[in-house]
Amino acid sequence: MPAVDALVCFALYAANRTTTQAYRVLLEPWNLTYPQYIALVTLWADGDQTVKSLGEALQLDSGTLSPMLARMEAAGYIERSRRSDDERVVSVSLTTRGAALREELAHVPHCIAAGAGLSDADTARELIDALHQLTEAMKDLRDHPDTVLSAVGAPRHPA
Amino acid sequence: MPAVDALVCFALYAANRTTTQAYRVLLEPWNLTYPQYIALVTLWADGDQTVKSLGEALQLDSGTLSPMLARMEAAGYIERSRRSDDERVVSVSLTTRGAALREELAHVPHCIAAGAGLSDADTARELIDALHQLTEAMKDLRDHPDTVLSAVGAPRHPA
DNA sequence: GCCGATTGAGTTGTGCACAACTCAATTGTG
DNA sequence: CACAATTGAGTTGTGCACAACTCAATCGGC
Repeated sequence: MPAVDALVCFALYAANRTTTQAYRVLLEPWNLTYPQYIALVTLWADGDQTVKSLGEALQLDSGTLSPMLARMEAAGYIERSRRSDDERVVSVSLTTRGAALREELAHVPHCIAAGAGLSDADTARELIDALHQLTEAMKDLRDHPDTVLSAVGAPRHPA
Repeated sequence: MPAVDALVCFALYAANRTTTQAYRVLLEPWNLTYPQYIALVTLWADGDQTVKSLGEALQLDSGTLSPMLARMEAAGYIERSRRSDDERVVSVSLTTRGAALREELAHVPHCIAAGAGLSDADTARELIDALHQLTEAMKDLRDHPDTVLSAVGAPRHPA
């Protein structure tokens, strides 16, 4: 067994990439990527978004979203427009085509759920909770590394 | 709560990125990225690798590894050399500097473990197992999408 | 030994992520 | 009102991922 297989982080890294690959196969006929798909999910469920609100939902910044939304607009799935009452804000909305994808892609979550081997909703919920907990813990470490570093007695710099 | 927060895939996606961000903070003083770090972990634990064996361990192909290993070689952490008995094979080995990092970076797994909030080794083991299981299930879906698609009664193409 | 098939690594092109930056629009304060 | 600070989106540059490709080295069957 490779050494990295004992690490939580690697299990996470590998699971994430493999899941993205499974989505790629399912979404490829629509020329959609996984990040584009979750942007659509947000638009379907919560309606029009701004780049900022979409960024908060997906935890992505404009550096990632701007070019991605441009591609989705070029594909005809969404439209972007400056808000007249605040020209800084760009409103992102579904086109008719983009809204229609909701039906066309209805099988995707079913496929993932059926394929995931998560026996029931409770098991899925438990995994989601564990991952959320880990995410929050890692945010803490990311934002306050010095606390943990000094607790472990490690230097903040290379030798 | 954003719509995507109910999805296992998004919890995975978010947790993975946040974990990578935590590693970024810890590894930044050495100009290492997380993928580079796990490559080093493999070299430290299992010794010299070929590009192929490293790819199997990390589940990455040469398209990802070749440029990454080139950067690590430029940084002085590893060396690459064609094998004389089979010129197709490139052997990847640690430089003295790269081997020394094992000590210098010994605090990293401790930081992650301390920060992760995984109360004990058993909890971590359970999460790793759940993620491995999910990974295998997603590999299956990725490689045989038609089985699941027809079970769900979904078309294989856009409308 | 010859030659088609396979293997291992690298290259090219696309799409995230993300840091660091720019810039215009807006807000807050005096 | 003036104007410094903030906000929201976009741009630039770097580094994964990954598909699709090239190419040389090796292997297998004959």
